[in-house]
Amino acid sequence: MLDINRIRSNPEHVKEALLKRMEHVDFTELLQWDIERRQLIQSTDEKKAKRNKVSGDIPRLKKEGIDISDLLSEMKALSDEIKENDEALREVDAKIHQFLSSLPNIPAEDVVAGGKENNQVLRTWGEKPSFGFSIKNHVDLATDLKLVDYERGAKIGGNGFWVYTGMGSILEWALLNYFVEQHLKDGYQFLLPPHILTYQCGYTAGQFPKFTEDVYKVETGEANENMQFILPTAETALINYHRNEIMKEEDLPKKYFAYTPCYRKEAGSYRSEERGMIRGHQFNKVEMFHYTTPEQSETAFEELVVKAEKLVQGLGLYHRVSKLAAKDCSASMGKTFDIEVWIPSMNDFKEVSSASNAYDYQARRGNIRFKGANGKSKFVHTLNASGLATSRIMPAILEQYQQADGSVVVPEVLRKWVGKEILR
RNA sequence: GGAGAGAUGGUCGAGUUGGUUUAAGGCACCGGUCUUGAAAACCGGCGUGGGUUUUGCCCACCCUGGGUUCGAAUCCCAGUCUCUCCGCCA
Repeated sequence: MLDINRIRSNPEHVKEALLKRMEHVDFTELLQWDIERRQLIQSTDEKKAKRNKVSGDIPRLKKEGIDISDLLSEMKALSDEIKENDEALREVDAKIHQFLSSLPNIPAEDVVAGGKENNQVLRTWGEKPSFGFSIKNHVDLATDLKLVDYERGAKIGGNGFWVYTGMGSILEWALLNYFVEQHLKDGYQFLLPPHILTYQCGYTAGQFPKFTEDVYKVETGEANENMQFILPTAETALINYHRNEIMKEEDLPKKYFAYTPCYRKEAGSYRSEERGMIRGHQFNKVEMFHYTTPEQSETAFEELVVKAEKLVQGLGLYHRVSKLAAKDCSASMGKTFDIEVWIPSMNDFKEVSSASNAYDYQARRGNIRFKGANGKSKFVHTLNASGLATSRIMPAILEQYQQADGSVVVPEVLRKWVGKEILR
C-alpha cells in the first residue's frame, strides 16, 4: 500500500517511479476521489458536531419543560443527512482503497526499469564445475540413488509432488538443520507458524487480492475475506506476526526465521526442463524476516543477502547474485536480489533465495508501526529472504557433487547430520 | 461438538435501568515543586486515527460489522477471539 499523501503531494514523481514496473499509471481519478473524500468528511463532521451539541442540550430543555418536538424532527432530518453522507464516504473510501491496494510498491531509486532481461548479475562465487565424464541430471541421480521417489509422489499427491526416501530424507533434513543452526548462531528467533492462514495474511503480504489463484484454498474454495489458505511461503505468516501492533523503537530490528513447507499451485507454469524438484507444488524452505526502522532497513537488506550467500557458500556451491529489474520484483517489494545456484544439467542458474526490502509497503497494509523517540508512531520496514529453499539446493548438490561412478559427495557441513561422506 | 463467562485507552479497572463519566479512578510513564541527592508528598501532563481556517477547533474509535434512537460503551442482530467446564481426539 502506498501513502496517499505521497501521491497527492507529488503525483508525477510517484508515477514516474511506478512506470518502471507498470505499463500505465493514471492518478487523475484517484486524486478526484481524494478531493471528494475530504469534502465529504468536512461536511459530515460539521453535521455531526451540530448533532452532538443539540443532543447535549435536549435533556436540559426537557427538564425546563420546553416543547422540543420541532427540534426533534429537525434532528431526525439531520441524522438522515449524516447517514447519507457516511454512505457516500464509505463508497469513495472503498474506491480509493481498492485503487491503492492494487498498486505495487515503488521501486528503489537504483532499481532499473523493465523485466528479467534487465536483471544485472552483481557477482559470481566459486568455479563453474567441470566434469570429465557425461553428467546425469538430478532426477536421474536422485532416482538411481533412491533419494527421491517421483513416481510414488505423483501417485499419492498428483503431478508435481515427490517423496523423499532413505538417504534423501536424511540429506533434506540435514540441509534444514544446517540452516536452522546458522540462524540460531546469528541470534535470530526461531518461529514455527501455522501453515493455514487467513485471508488477511495474504492481503498484508501483498499477495491478495491479485494472486488468490496461486494458493491452495481451504474449505470454501471461494476467494472471499473469510477464506483460509495454505501458505505459499513462511513470509506470509511472518509479516502478519506483528500485524496491528505498535512496537518499541528499542526492540527493533526484530530478526526472525521460520521453517515451513511452501505450497504453490504453479498453475500453467510447467516446463519440461523444470522436471524433478525445480518447481513443485510443495517444497521445504527456511525463511528469514526482519522488522526494522526506516533507517535500519538498508543495512538489514545487506545482512540478509550476505547470510543467504554464506549458506550457499558453506555448501560449496557455484552460484551468483543478481539484482532484479523492477518488473521482476514481486509486487510488494521495492528491491530484490536473487541468489541463484548453478544447475549443470540445465546449464543455467536457478533461484534458491530471494532477498527483498518491502520498505513500508507491507507495514501499511498490515498496520505495523513503531513508536519513535518523539512519541510519534511510524510504519516499520519489513524485509525477507529465503535462507534457504531446499528444492533447488538438493538438485545443485546432487549435480555439482556427482562423480563419474554415479555417486555423490556429501558437502562437508552436512556430514555431521548425514553421517556419510559419499552417497552411493 | 455442547454449556457458561468475558472482551473498555500502556496496564488494572468503573460505567451496561441510553442523556453533565461525549470514558471515573488506581498503577506505570514524563515534566515540575520540595530535597545535598533520592524516596515520599504535592502540582501538571499522559491513547489512536482523520479533517481543518493548525500551537486552536472539530470528527471518529469502549472486540468487529450492521441496526434502533434526536442521542448508544450502555439496547437489538450477526460475527470474531479469549477463558472455564464437559465430550471427542493425534
